[in-house]
Amino acid sequence: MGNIITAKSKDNPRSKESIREENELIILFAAEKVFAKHGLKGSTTKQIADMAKLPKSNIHYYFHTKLNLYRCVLESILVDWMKAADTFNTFEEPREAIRYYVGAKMDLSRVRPFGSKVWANEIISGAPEMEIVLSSRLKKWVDSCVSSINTWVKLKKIVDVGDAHTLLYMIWATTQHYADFDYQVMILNNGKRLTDSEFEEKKQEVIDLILRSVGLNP
Amino acid sequence: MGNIITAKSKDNPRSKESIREENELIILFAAEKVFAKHGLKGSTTKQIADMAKLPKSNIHYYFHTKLNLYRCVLESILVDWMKAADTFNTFEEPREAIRYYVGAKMDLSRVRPFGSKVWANEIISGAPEMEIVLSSRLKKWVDSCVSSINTWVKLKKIVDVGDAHTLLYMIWATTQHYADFDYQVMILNNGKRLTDSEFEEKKQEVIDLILRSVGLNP
DNA sequence: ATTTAACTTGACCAAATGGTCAAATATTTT
DNA sequence: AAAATATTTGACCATTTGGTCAAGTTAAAT
Repeated sequence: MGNIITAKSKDNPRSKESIREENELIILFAAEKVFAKHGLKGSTTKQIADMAKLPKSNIHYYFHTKLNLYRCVLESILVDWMKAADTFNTFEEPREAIRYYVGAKMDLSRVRPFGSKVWANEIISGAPEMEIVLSSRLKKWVDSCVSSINTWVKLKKIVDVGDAHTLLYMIWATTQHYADFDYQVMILNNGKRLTDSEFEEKKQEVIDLILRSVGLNP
Repeated sequence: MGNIITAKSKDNPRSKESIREENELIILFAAEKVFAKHGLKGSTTKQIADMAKLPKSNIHYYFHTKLNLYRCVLESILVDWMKAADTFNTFEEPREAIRYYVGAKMDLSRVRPFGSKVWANEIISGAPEMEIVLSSRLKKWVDSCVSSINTWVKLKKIVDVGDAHTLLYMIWATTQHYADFDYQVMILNNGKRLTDSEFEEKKQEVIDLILRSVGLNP
């Protein structure tokens, strides 16, 4: 019977670099899950350590403080979020831009619900750690997005929606609802989590609702 | 110079009943604010006590435990929430039902944002305290609501939206966004909180978007 | 007027928590 | 091989926290 520890530590020693890389990822993922459920103040480093199956000291070795780990989690989510945001400006026509952006946001809610929840918690509690990101990077993206929408209105490609922010908020809120409130969605789906194919249906329904809301025929 | 304490405790003694009533309300309101910002685990009874301007022991005297106080806050929010829900079934025609329900939800987000945040936190963290309420009272209301929508679809009063839940979620998510994410809304409104008249504009825009999304001309 | 019941509050406590540290182990460099 | 560097981990600690308690104050009942 071979010894697992030997196999890991002698026969196949991991490089220091890969150890750090791998452990940081394990901890980030565990932290995302715990922070999603309990928020920054409600989460304990012990919980995160247990989730990551590492001793608590190890968490502090890699990320120093809980707050720093929390910030790293938020940053890592922002990367994915910004990727989805880019899809909005990839298309000229509102029908395609909206279709792909809403689809991308729905996919993110499905694939990375914990990340969405951490962000939601952060914003709900007044964005104490992300204020700068919101008022700089996000603000800039939103401004460009708003001007796209206004152009579509001027060109009569969509109906006049008033303040373009309102449309944007509806898109964010509706798509993120499937991540942030997944528990409620499950309960109202007779206690069963949405299957992949059910989710694809809902995604299409959301896209159609939003297209119609700006006067486009899906 | 009159003595304030005397004025309160001698000249105008409050009855025991009114003392309890008043203090419970003060504490509930303070707790709602604190829980909204920090969640159940992240909030401390000291914070709530300070917010209520009462000694910590007093909080425990009236509500025994933090968890019990939290449950009371959730219950008190549910009352308002259910009142708004009733408006949906007050109207026969989809245009009026949607208009008034969405309006009522927007008003609630404006008037009681902390309550909405506490609920959001509760659902995000898996509804550990409200699971029964969700799967009984809320489920029942949603079922009746879904069948109303399905009837409208059958009578060709609105377009076929697929699963009626999707429409409902869009309404909830969009209206509650203005409470739960008010901080983000403020930052993207150039750092200024929406004025009352601005908010009325947004409310109308949301109503119009949702009416169009089901094929109704606002 | 006096007893009883309700409210108030500072002092206190056991448990939990974020974080430190030093000793042990593993890998890399020279 | 040995020195230097990086990782692992249990023991430990100061602080915070939910909750208790008993002594005091105020209102209600007799």
